[in-house]
Amino acid sequence: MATIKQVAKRANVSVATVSRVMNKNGYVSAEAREAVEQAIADLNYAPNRVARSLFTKTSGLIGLIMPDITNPFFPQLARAIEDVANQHGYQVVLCNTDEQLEKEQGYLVALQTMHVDGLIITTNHSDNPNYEKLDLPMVALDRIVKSGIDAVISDGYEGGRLAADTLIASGATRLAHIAGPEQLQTVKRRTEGFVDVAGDRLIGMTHSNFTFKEALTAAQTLFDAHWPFDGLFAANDVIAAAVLQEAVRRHVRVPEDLQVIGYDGIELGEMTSPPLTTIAQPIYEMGRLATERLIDLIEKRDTETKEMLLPVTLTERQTTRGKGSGR
Amino acid sequence: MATIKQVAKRANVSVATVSRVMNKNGYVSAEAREAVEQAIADLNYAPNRVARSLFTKTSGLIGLIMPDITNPFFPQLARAIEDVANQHGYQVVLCNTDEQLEKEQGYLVALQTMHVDGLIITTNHSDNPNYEKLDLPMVALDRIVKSGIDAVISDGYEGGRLAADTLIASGATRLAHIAGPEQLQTVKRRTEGFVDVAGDRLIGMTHSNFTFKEALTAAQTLFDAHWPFDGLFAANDVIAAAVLQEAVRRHVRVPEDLQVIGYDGIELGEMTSPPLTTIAQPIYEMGRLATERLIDLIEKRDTETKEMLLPVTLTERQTTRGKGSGR
DNA sequence: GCTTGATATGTAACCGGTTACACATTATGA
DNA sequence: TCATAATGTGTAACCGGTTACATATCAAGC
Repeated sequence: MATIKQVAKRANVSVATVSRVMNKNGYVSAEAREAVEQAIADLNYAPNRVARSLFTKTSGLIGLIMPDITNPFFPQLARAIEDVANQHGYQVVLCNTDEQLEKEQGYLVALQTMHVDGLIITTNHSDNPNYEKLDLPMVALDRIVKSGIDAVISDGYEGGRLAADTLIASGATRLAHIAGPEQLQTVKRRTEGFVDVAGDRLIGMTHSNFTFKEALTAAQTLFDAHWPFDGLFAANDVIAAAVLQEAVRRHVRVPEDLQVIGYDGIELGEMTSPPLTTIAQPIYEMGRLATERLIDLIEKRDTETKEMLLPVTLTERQTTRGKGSGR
Repeated sequence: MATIKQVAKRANVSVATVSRVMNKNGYVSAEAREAVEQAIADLNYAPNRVARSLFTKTSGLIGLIMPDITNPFFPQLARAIEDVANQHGYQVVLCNTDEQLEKEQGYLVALQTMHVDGLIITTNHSDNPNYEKLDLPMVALDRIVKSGIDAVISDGYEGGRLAADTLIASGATRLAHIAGPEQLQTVKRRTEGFVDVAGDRLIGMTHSNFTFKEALTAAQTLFDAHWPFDGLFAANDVIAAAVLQEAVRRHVRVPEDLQVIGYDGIELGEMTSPPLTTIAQPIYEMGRLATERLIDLIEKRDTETKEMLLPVTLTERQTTRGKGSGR
């Protein structure tokens, strides 16, 4: 790797001049510029970002803190984030915390000592005090933070309502629900919206985390305790997929006997049999927005937004019967 | 953030001494060590990794180059890689190339200028000349590279054979296959193994890439052109899921009328209805191995392995009928 | 008592950039 | 014509670590 000194020597100028043409600032004569550009081309020079970092105290790195990239909701988010970051010349450092505070703490010091320029936090654990004292640009994604940290989330409450409305509109009268982990604010709202609209049509409910295995157990519990019901809303698509599988096993026909709606809009929903009707969050969009917001923060373009609540939409596939069909 | 100078001043020693206690090398008296440790604790000092990088020319960063984290095969790999990296004090930088050479090239210079210590390449595109002239420790994962680059792959050929054996053993006589993208060596081998064992029992075959949408089209094509068949091997689990969905739509019963086997062993296979029988690669293990190998390379512990071929196993779920059942 | 090696510590150069500052030189305008 | 501003370029300090080297002390060995 060539250094700036070598370039300077070859172009017969000082390192300052080379730096000036690289960064397009300061005065540089046409001849000098040309000589430098030639030398850069000849030597295939690319400035050492570590050296630059040391002086400028910026690294071009964004830390991405998520619970587990293996959870199918996160890859799309990660992809969106990485895309936007890359478009703006940033790289992203991936961190899986498993929601463990110590791991999170470890990543935080690592990221800080390597001078990441900002953080995107998709950890759902509420109120980690680590963040607030961090003094780094950051935005929370699919997560709510108490203090004044920017957040991008989807409208879970409306999503829950929409799920109930949809089920009811297509004839469901006995509703069931599998809620997500209780400590997740954003997920709780889905349940609240659903419950509010369902009213006393809600005849059964249980909880599950977001692993397929546990969701399957929850589905079984629900069927055992509350069957029959004709409309079910799951707190996310993984849980919905588990319900679908359990329904097949019990020879419950979907959507004829039971309509199912998930939440998230991940690709998994297209792959189930039948394909899953779901409340879709604009996942990629959320990642994009969060990252653009973060980069604005990093580069001090202070748009004053504080919390972005994105609308969800109904993606109607084949686990619901469509409006009016049941009336 | 405190600097080494501040620590030195507070401990009444020179920066060299502080550096010595941080790195546990050179001679340091017990008193000096204690004073320094106290100062470090007082100031909450953590060394600036950028500064250290500049001198040592190591960054503690590993570049992870993959086609698309959104493809459900990759998150588990990424997770394994990140886990192992983290255990050894490395961070990982995520890059999605979409198999585009220019994007790849862009990432490569970015990663190089930030002095990543090594690369893990899961891009399936063969023979990118960019890598060979790179002079960085690297290992290919699920990918075969011509030159002397280490590789970790699973035994696709045996996997293909195993799929055929399994299908035949449980009574299938008319076999079909959906192969993956032609340019992927590792995927091609699956087809070769399957074809070799199937012999003239193979009555129909088509191709697809790894998107669900295209897989669905391929499945339709296959059904239209070659139905009936009673055993199908798909080049990966996403394609198998598409086949399952298409089978449901055509009222083909799985596994009674048609047995299906996928390849990969991703979690998706548990979530389909019925759950998918598949040839499982040890995905996490592959990621772990590749990363450990890379770190050995980086830290100059030269274990001479060159290509690691991992065995695959049959994960029998409910899209096959089990041995002997069809006889 | 003197040599020698182990122990202990500080000074300063170095890594490869950026930029403040000094010092030209060349317009520009009154 | 001369003051002033705009333009062009180099030197050296600086970012925060690491480490070669110089120097000093002390104990062991003869």
